[in-house]
Amino acid sequence: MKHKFQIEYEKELNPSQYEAVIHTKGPLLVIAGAGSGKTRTLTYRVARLVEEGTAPSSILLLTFTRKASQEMLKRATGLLDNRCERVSGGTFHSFANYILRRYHHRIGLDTGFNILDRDDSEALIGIIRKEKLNSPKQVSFPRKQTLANIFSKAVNKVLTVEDVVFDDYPHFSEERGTITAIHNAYEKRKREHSYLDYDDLLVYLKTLMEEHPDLQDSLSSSFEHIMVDEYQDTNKIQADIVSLLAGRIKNIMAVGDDSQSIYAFRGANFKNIMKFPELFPGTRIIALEENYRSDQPILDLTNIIIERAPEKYSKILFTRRTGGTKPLLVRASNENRQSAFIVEKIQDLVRNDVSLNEIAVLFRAGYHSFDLEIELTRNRIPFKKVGGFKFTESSHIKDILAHLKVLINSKDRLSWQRLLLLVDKIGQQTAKNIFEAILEENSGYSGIMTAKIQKSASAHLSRLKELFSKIDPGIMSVQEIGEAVVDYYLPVLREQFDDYPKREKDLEHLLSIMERYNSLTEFLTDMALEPPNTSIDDSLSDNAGGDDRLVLSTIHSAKGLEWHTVFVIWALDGRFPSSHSINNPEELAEELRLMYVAATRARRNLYFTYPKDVYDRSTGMILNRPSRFLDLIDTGILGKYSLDSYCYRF
DNA sequence: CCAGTATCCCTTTTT
DNA sequence: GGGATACTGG
Repeated sequence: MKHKFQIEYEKELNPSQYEAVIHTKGPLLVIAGAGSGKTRTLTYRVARLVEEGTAPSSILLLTFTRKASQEMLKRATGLLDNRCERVSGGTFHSFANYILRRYHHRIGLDTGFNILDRDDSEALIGIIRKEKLNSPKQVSFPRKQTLANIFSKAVNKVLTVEDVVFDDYPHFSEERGTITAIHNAYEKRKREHSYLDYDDLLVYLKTLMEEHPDLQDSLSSSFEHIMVDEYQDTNKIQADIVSLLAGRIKNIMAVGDDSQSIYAFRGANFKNIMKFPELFPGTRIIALEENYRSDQPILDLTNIIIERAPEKYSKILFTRRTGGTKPLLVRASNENRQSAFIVEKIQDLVRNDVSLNEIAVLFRAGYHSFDLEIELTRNRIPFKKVGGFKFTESSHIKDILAHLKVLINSKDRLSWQRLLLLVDKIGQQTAKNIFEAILEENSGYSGIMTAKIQKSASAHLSRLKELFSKIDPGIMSVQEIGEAVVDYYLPVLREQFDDYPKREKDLEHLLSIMERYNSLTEFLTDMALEPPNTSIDDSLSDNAGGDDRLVLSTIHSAKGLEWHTVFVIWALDGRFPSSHSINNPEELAEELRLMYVAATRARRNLYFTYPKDVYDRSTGMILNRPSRFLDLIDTGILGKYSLDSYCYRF
């Protein structure tokens, strides 16, 4: 009965954390305020379960990014021992992928299904859109991105396409018939080609369990304990999956903070977390409110920010730490002045021995940092940018990936099309003909060598044929295949892009990533599910500055992280919140939570900056007020400062 | 049927 | 101010 534990849990955790860690039977909801040691709690709980004798692989840890779960398991391993490495962990999407690859036959899926990333599914939707719009001159029909948004929202909120059109795109309601038709065709086409988009991964997993109770049973009993991190950012389907997985035993723990829910745009619903106790009767609820991250002046401000949220579990964060600096709201006369201010402050901090990687600049949207990036480069401050455009979204990387994808799935029309269009004198029609010839040949990707292709096109294909005859996935390593493709592609790259030197660096970067993989399928899956999160600039400055680099990040990508000093730029009303959301109370509330997330990243210093007199083309207004989330806050809590009264030299 | 040019649209965030 | 789409000339 008496259990001797290696770790002194009670001593190393605060009472609430401890309670959460030792509650290992039945449903548990932990409401974890920002900086309250959420990760610590999860980590210790993993260790505790393992110490209690739970088989590591029967613990399932679902997190928002795979990096987060790896990090936690690494820490748990450090805490206890390497049994913790064998804990099952990942994102909902990667977990779904794993299960579906194993049980694909149960729902009539091909083994080698391709995962469509956002761009891929938009491309497919684009093709269908073109087919369905018989009169191409039709005015004001949603473009493919918009269609993709509509479809995804419908799936994630479990609504019909028509509902979403009525709710969110009333100006397109006339077209709802065609939109639905495109959606049906899209669903059908995905089936035919063995494509799964992000949403499908979740939907198929859910259906798999619903329609096969035996399988649900064996899955739920193979996971004795389930822990879900960032529960506030799960959507309906994910919540359903969780409850299907929980099975009868319901050893399920959800951790989250309703105040930090920032993914409604992809169907997340922060009310999920409030409904958790209804879904699992008998849920023990524990709140973590002691903050170990920030100084009190920062918490005073963040408490005020979140107080303005219309709906929330109320909780007030506090710290035992004393002293600290008051957050500051800084007005600049223009964007460049804002950038110059950041640069100057950073140089100050560095002189005071704050290392660069302890400083972050956060913003609402990826492009908000463009001017700052130029200014940082001029001043030779190394930085890495997280969020915004992704490495795998740049067209040259997508080109390479297309060549690799057809090796796995020679029926991948989208990829064939992409790579064929790169060949001189081959356009839409020829590409289509060639693809169909390859299909007809039915000999995999090598069909391109043998298929009957018109003479005129054939001549230009010689280099491509040479490439595909050289590649043998049976013998060559992932990286060797990659090198062959890059070799082939370099002349195309130089022809297509003026900035090819930059892009060549990216290709090198891609090859170095490939080095880590033994299986091409695995590599391609990861590129779709867990693409490198850093943008193109990163690979450029990879060698310069080493690890000590300033962090530029979207607020979304900054979730869960913390820095000594945090700058939030573009805290300008109309930009943050964006003028788009100010008429929609729900969206506005989400923007507020986003501001809260940004502000709670800071440990010691917190600055907000905004340029004034910015023209907003969507409303035609001149923006010059600070964000409404920061405006009218007592200067005793948030200091105000204007750069205009000072003369800056450059 | 390709490729270069005109035009229109929409401006977030991510698995 | 940029990217995607539609149009048109060759």
